[in-house]
Order: sequence, then structure tokens, then C-alpha cells
Amino acid sequence: MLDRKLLRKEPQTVADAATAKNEKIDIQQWLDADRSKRELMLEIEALRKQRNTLSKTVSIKKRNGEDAEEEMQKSRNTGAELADLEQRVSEFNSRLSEMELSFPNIPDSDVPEGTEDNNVIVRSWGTIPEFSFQPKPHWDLMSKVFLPEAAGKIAGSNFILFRGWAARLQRTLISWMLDYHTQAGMDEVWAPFVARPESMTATAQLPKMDDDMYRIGHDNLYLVPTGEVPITNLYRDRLLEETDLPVRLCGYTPCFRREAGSYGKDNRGLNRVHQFEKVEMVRLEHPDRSEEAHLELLNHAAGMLEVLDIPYRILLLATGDLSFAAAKCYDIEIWSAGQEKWLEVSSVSNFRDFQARRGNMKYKPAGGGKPRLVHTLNGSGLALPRLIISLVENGQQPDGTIRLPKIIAERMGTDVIKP
RNA sequence: GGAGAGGUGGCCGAGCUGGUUUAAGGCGUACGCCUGCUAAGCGUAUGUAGGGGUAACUCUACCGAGGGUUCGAAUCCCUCCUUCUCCGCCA
Repeated sequence: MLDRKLLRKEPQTVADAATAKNEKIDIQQWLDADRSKRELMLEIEALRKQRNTLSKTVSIKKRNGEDAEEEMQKSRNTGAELADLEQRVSEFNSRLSEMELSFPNIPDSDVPEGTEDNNVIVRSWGTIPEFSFQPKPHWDLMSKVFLPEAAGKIAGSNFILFRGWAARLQRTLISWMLDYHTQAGMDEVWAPFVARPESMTATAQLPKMDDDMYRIGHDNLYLVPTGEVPITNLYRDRLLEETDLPVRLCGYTPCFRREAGSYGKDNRGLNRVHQFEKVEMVRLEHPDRSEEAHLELLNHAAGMLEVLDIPYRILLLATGDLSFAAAKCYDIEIWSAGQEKWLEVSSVSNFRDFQARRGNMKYKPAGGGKPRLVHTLNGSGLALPRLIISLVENGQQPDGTIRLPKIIAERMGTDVIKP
């Protein structure tokens, strides 16, 4: 959510930002409603003051045993008048907040304009592996352990089922990643995998992404589409001390996405599935330091790929590719040797105070003064299926075996997988 | 699922037989006094949001959320959310 003062002062900025993000908003409608509401509030406050005074007089007169029928009658009348005005204000309020919830965050000034074609490659690392043979895609390499038909029988198409070494590899990776983060000072969180609408609204999956999430109608809950939701919401409606910042968290969750309307596009194998596993990093930061924190998160995530020796590149997303809530976002893409393309494996975003305002997450400045909104950030660290794709495809050898990175080999108890 | 008890300002906590409480008191915090230093002590201030004023200031709302009763609701009634205790069921 954006600051109302900004909406009033710089409506054009807000409108332009929405256009850049391909969101249709009607800022003029908001401005009109806001003005009407404030005018009504002036009337209401005057009437309330009148009623408060009358009530006090009634109270005093009654205590003294005097008759207060006149004041009571007057108060009854103002009460009726108030009820009418209050009804109108509450209509304005719900319209206003409905509109505000659908206004996207404003991109930072250094975010390139345009569509995904305008994304900027910030840097690359590693060399794309060369093969003396035609490298296979992961669905061939994993045909015995990755069983989409079985998953389909259980849950439906585009769910995945791992058996044997694939299941074990995934578990090993999750465990290693969490260790990697906690060793860097993050606090590990194991949170619910479902969330109520309020939580989804705070992190801004709602209202926009309603159709992309699985809803448990029976209990009015959603399956989390990312760990960002439960981990960030841990701090919803909290007032922190400035010295509590930064708050650095990490946690594992499955991610459930309906991927409505994305059938037939890049969704063979593990590329795009309805449930995937992910380790997420979340950070609550002082507003003056979110910029550095953003880069720190990015480099931390990229560092994991260096340990795993997977070539990657980092993209600074253009305005049109930026998510609803983000002010600035870097994607990390890794190389898939079997498909010969880049796969997004991490998305590291700075939301500034956009989520904090929705979720009422504040800190008390050390020098005194009013509580201020924190900045929230998060980044995948990392998403599992595409990481597995890359490990398996890039590690394949002429004899059909798969060579594992040292750190994973140690944990798996073998440096080569024989599929 | 059944029964009961709670949800009050950053935290704790009174008020809950409706009207000098426009929320007592404490802790914490800030400033001042005192002190060789620290602690203690004393004094003052200290919720959030919105509106008005150059300004000290002032007005309105908010006591889990929403609705109702009433001239007037933290206080009474209803619905929902949530925490705790006991019972039942269950991994």
C-alpha cells in the first residue's frame, strides 16, 4: 500500500508507476472519493462534538436530579443525523481501501523502464559447461526417480513426485541451504504452510493473485505460494525497537501455485509445477539501509551457486517485469545444459515500506519520535526444482552418471549418482 | 467437536452493577534535579491515526474485529477471530 499523503500530493507519479507495471488504476476516482470523505468527516466530527457535550450535560443534570429531556431529545436528533453521515463515510472508506489495495508499488528511480526485454544483465558468473556429447534434459536423466504420472494420479497434472535419489537430493539441498543461511546469522523459521486472507493481503498476494493461489474454501485459508507470506507475516502488527533491526530470517516452505493460464509454456518436466519446495530469506530493515541490504541478500543467494559451481547471471528487472509489490528486483538465473536455456532460480526484492504499511510493521526510532515503517525484503535462497534441473543436467557425464558438487557429495555420501 | 475463562496504550495491568476514566497504576523510555561515578531517589513528559491553527494548543476516532441496544458503551447484547484451561477425538 502507498502513503495516502503521496497519493494526494503526487497522483501522477502513482499513475505513471501503475502504467509502467501494466496495472490499470483510476487515481482520479480515488482523489474524488478521498476529498468527499474528508469533507464528510468534518461534518461528522462537529456533530460528534455536539453530541458529546449534550451527553455530558445529561450526565450532570441527572446526577443533580434535574430534568434532561430536552438535551436527550437534541442528542437523539444529532444521533440520527450522524448515523446517516457515518453510513456514507463507511461506504467511501471501503471504496478507498479497495482502491488502495490495488495500487501497485512504485519502482525505484534506477529501475530500467520497459518490458522484460529491457531487463538488464547486471553480471554473470561461471562458464557454461561444454559437452563431448548431446546433454540430455533432466526428465530423461531422472526418468526413474521423477514420476509425473504418479504425481498426476495422486494430485493432478503438473505436480511432482520424487523417489529414491531425487527425493534424497532435494532433502539434502534444503538442509544444506538452511545451514548456509543460519551460519550467516539468519534465524531459521518453520512456519505454517497455509495462511489466512489477512496475511495474504499484508504481503500483497491479495487482492491481485487470488486466482493464482489454492484456496481451502472450507476454512477460508490459502496454501502459501511462497515462504515470504508466513515468514514476513511473523512480524505483522508488531512494533520493534530500532536496535532489533535488521531482522534476518530464513525458512523452508513448499510453494503452491495454480499457474492458471500458463499451460503449454515451458512446463515440461520440473520447469513449472504446482507445488515446489523453496528456502526463502526475509529481512526487515531500517529504511535508510534497505538498499545495501538488498545487495547483500542478492550476493548471499548468488554465493550459494558459486559453492555449487553453477553458472548464473543476474538480471535487474525492468518496470514491466516487476511484481506488484516490489520497488526493485533482481532475478538470478542458472544455466540448464540439457535445455540450453536460463532458468530463474531466485528473485530478490526490495518492497520498501509497501508491505510494512499493509501489515503494520514498524520500529521505534532510537532517538525517540514516532514509530516508522520498516522496509521489507526477501529473496529465494533457493527454489528447488530448477536448482535440481541444473545440478542434474550440468553434472551429467558421458557414461550417464551425474557428478555432484563437493558440498552436496559430502552430505549425500557419494559424489556420483548412477541413475 | 464439547465446557469454561480471557483478549485494554511499547509491555504488565485496573476498570467491565453504562455517564467527573476524554483508560487508574506500574514497568520501560526521554528530559531535568540530586550524586565524585554507577545504582537508587525526586520531578516532568511519554499511545496510534486523522482534522484544524504560525504557535503553546485543540478537535475526532480507536479498549481483538464487526454489528446492535442507549441521549451516552472499554463497560450491556449478538456474530466472528484469537489465546489459555479441562474433556473428547487423533498423528
